[in-house]
Amino acid sequence: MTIIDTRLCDRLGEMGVEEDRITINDIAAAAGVSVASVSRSLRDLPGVGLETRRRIVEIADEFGYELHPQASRLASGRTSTVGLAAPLFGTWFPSRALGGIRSVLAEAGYDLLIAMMSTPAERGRFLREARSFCRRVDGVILIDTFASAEGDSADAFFNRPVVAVGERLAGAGSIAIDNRLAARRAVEHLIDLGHERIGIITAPERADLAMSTSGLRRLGYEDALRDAGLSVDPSLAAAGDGSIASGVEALSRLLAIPGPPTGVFCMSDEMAFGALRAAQTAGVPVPDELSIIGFDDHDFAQAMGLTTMRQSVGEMGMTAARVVLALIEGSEPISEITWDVPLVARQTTAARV
Amino acid sequence: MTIIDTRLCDRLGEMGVEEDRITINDIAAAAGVSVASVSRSLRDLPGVGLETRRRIVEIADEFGYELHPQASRLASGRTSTVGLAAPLFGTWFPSRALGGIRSVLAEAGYDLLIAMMSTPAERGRFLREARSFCRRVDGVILIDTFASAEGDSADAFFNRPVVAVGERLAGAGSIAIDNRLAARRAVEHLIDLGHERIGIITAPERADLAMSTSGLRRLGYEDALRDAGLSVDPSLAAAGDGSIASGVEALSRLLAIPGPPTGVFCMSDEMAFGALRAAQTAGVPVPDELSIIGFDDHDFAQAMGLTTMRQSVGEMGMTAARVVLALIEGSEPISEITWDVPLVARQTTAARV
DNA sequence: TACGTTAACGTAAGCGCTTACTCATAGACG
DNA sequence: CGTCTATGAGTAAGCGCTTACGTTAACGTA
Repeated sequence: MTIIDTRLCDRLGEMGVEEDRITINDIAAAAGVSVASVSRSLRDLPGVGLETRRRIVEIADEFGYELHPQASRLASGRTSTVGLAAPLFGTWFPSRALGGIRSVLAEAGYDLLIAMMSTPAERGRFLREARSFCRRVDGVILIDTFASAEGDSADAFFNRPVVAVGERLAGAGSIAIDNRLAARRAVEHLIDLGHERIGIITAPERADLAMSTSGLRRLGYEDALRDAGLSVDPSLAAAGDGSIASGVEALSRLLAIPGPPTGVFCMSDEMAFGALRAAQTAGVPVPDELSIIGFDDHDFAQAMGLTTMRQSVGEMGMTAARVVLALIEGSEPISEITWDVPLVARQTTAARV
Repeated sequence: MTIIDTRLCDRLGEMGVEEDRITINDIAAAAGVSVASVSRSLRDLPGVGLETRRRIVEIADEFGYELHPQASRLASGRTSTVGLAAPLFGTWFPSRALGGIRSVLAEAGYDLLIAMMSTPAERGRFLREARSFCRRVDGVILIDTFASAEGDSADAFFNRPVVAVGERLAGAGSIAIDNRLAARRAVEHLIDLGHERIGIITAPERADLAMSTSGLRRLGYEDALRDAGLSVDPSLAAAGDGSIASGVEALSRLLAIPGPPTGVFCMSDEMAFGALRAAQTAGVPVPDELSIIGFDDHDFAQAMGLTTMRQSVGEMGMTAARVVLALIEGSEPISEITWDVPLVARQTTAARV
């Protein structure tokens, strides 16, 4: 048959070896052992003597041989792949997390399969195709999917272990921060600086305050005020949508009210960037007349001199990856890992004059 | 064994059907045809009669059956996966491109495998493991890998079709912009506004100007000046590294020279953001006394009111994905697709007073 | 010495598809 | 009408691994 001839030809042609065509059988033959031993040796499984194993590994190296991933996957039923579902990859949070996740998985020899859900349409599609997604994957990491908010649970993932970062999901592990506490610390920072009229620029909240990131941050803001004996003045709250533009607008509104705030807590750095810009436009010097504190420690925060609360997203991603891997290997489910959110004081906050 | 019992339990529990266990054989049996016909029907291959095909598809739908990807991959030798190699995913350009790529691939039923090369160490690792990467993939997309700069060629990818976005690589297709022309247009915009002392904030260049993005942009800057009869004054060039911080610093230097520029072209928006900040700090009003134009149309550019040259990275990614897919299906190699880079005039440039 | 253990290996049956090849059947054509 | 060609469909041999199970030999232990 032609095919066989071609193969033969290739083999002979390229120094006698067409690497792509080497199989576990060839290695077994070369080492004078069975394919089972090769398979076990190459995967560090027990059941092979020390000397035999050494020889097998050596020969495989020599041939530049690696197990064929597709074949392994079919035969073992494992995919050696972790799925990542997140809304928007042009966006800071998931992109950063992706970096951390990717590096841990690479280390462990796992592939990463990405599902994006930027638009509602894509989100619907994802849910529809969840089964197909899960089939390709041994475990799932969720970022900002709001899955919980819609009453989904980890059951939707067809028995694959699930870990959510930045959100909670019934039946899934979660890597999160204490949003309420972190927000409270941010506001306390302003209070410590002597501010008494402290505004807040909010991100969209869900009905159930205690379940959403922004809801919790708002509660933390109120906690801090109340503890300091300050009143919670609704006119000091301006709603944004998370974007820079909305931050511009929100701060403009706050500056326009009678008795404007001297300090503002923004639920995200991006909105804080907008606020900074609005302050500049309005001729209000920061931090001299207005202190602004953000939340995230976005890549740009340092360059912008923004005081903020640092979310170590990359590390959270790494942890999430380690946790799914552990779950895949069969370790006990974790419920929640809470990450610390330190204050990073820079140049946008100062003592009230 | 417990495991089996559990499974059995599941089966019985969930309406008698554990979907995961359905194979092509079951569908074939249910439809009263051979597995070959099912396989062909489900993949829209010829060789099945209209009526038969309809029935098969209907039954598969009913069972919620889909071909087992791992098995298909092993049997066909195709991976239905495209590889993406890029340096940094926390970063604007690749993240944006990723979005476009991902959406096109999803549409085509392809998976995406990501390789990151943020650090030199990771880059080395990638090259070392290139063979392993390529085995998992039918085609490769390269972003900002500088592969070409190091004398690599598409040969390094083991016969998989390769397309590079934003760079050129021997033997690979490429989706790019005309950096020289775009830079020239940016500077012409400043010239049209009456500026004569026009500075430039550069990104790191390679030895061979004509081969690197920044080199080409610098040439475009010089083209524009010369064409307008303006001299190229080296003291008006400040080197940055692409970061906001370096933009701050670079503009500060330019403002400090005798006869500072009234217009500045920044090779990237991020550096332009830094420049904006530096101008503000220095008390130089933009655009009244200083015009700044960037390059990229970064997500933040609009909110910051930055005039810039728009790179449609998402669309370039989509195109790259379409091109690899076409190459995978066997279409003729393309050499290069050049993307338009329109000027987006916003509020950081104005006529010289 | 006989028997039970344990560890090292080998055997071979899959895993769930794809596809080359074979076989009917049915027009088309002279 | 017989022959040729096209088309629909089926058969079965893989694809390159994994792993349950079987075998063998070595080593106690009673």
